[in-house]
Amino acid sequence: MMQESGTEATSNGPASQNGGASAEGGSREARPKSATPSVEVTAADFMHLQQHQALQVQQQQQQQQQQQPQSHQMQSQQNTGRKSPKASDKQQSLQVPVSVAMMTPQVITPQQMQQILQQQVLSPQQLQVLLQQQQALMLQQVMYNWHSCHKSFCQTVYHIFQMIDQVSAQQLAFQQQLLQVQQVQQQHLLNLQRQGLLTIQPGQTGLPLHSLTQGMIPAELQQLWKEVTNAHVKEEHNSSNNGHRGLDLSSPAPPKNPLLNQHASTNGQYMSHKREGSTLEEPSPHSHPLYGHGVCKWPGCEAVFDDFQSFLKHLNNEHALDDRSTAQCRVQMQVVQQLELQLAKDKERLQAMMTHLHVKSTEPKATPQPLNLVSNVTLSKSAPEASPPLSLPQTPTTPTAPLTPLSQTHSVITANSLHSVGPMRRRYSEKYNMPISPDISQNKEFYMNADVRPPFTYASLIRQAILESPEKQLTLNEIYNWFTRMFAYFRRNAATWKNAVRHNLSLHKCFVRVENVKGAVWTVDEIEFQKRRPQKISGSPALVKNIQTSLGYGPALSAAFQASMAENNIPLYTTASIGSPTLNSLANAIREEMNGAMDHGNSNGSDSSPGRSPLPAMHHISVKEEPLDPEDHEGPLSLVTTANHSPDFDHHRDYDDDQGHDDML
DNA sequence: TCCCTATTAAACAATA
DNA sequence: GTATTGTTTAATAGGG
Repeated sequence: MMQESGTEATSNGPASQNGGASAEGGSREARPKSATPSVEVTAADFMHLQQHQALQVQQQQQQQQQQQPQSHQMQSQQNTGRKSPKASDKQQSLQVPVSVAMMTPQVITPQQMQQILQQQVLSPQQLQVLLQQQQALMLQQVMYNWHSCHKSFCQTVYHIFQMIDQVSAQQLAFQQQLLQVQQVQQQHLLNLQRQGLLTIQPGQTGLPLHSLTQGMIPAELQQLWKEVTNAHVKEEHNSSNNGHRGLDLSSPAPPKNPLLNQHASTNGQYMSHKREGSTLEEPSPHSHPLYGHGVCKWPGCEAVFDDFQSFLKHLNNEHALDDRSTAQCRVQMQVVQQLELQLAKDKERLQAMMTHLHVKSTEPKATPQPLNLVSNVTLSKSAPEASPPLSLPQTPTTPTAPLTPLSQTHSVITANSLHSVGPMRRRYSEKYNMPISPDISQNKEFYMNADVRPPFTYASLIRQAILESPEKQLTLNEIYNWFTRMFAYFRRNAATWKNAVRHNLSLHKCFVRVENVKGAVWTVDEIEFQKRRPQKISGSPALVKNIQTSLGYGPALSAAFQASMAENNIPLYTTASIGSPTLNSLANAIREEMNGAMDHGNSNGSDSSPGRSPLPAMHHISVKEEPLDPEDHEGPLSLVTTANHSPDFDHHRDYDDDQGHDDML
């Protein structure tokens, strides 16, 4: 991962960069292993062409005489840079051809360049051809370098994508990984950039760019490169002078690069920077985004300082406004842009996943299911008469709209709900008296495919399974099958949860074992189930009221209650309940829906007085939270539904029974 | 802190 | 004898 040798070559000049052309038979000394081979090819190729064609450029010789080396580090770069047809334009307007010096590779030594220039045989056209050939070769090498670096980067990114696909809730971890990738990519790009500084001639900026654009945005990168080469070049540079597209200096810097422009305007006054980017904040007198823990955070620097002033001095000296710093800055900008783009894409991806899960779960049942529930006898037969919320079809006009106000409150899978993996001592369906049917219905597909533990108690799930069955009774094995069919979570650790199911069946009185000819089946005693429901929500009236509202039953229960019933339950009465043997279970389900709300309404002393209750049959439930002695329950109050269940057993009978039950309180 | 409930594990018995 | 089903007890933990 470390590619530091390339950076070291920056200060070593052409000697270190030109070497190593073993493959091409070049005479340069060996370069570091990690150094780009493009230097070797370029130097050798150039020298080869020199020997055969006696390359001469009279114009460039004149330019060479005018240019003055800015530093030892830049000297050779400038020499080679003059080989670019555009160099003449640069040197006329600037003492320091920044872009040329920045990107000029140490292909040949000054002495070699001198020889080339002295020969002056070739015409500018020939030189142009020669340069193009060299560009092609260098392009290959740069592409090779980029491929090697890009491959590593892509592997890392691919790994992150896998993580995202697995669990969208791990977005935080993904972001952490992304930061790591950012570092890796930054190193890669920085190294490439540095290599480009040493190996790419200014006239070749166009071609190497294309090699760098793999995995990037070509237009932006092209513009980036032009801006890098243009960092310190005044706007008076005219593209008509050089005629080279890669160094078209006529185009002003795009406004989306404020940092660079700020660099040009402030000329290295970092402390006065007012970074317009959101990622960079204005440094305080004793804090600097590039200074942390006594270390300079400039990419690739990591110089240690005892005090802030020393850092500032270092910053202004070592990272002043020059081509190198500009190039690094531009690369950093590109890195950030790429990461932001990638992050945006992944965020969109995550959102689409979440949306998809929600939409899918709320689609009508006609939607194809991963698990062929159509063939499932239980669901298909119980569709019109099973537990109401689960069987209610969605209105075609609002396929994604939550089924009921109740379902709006808790049925949508969210990122938080993804955290419900693992043991949950308190299921929210129990805690808040929420019915599980809407949740299971709306998130059925999610539960069926995601290995997420449903936030319901075993008792609730068992009851749901039984109520979904057409006979409202299931054998133990059928309950098992329902668990595994409906929840991916229960497709593993069978011994554990099956034991828990058996335990719950035996433990809770609400589950009644009924012997029949085929063996034993389990049914639900709804009264017992309601009795065992948890305690009311306590706390501030505001909280309770809020929960009521969220449940869809506002304080004005009379209206909201009726509306809710009209929206949700009346169709059930009209389609399946009349004369249905499962009518009592329907009433049970409705009562379950209403129970919590009514309890809440009474608990906080709201205006839901018994007399105002729009459904007296439900009212008794609201006071069933009082401790009851099951033994005092006269008669078989169990709302067990069997095939022989009387059609006359409707919710009125439930009410009568429960009313008597209330009277005992 | 106490109590209730849920979960998990385990032992045991009855039955197919 | 084995697997399944059903019952019971105990430990643990969350939450009121």
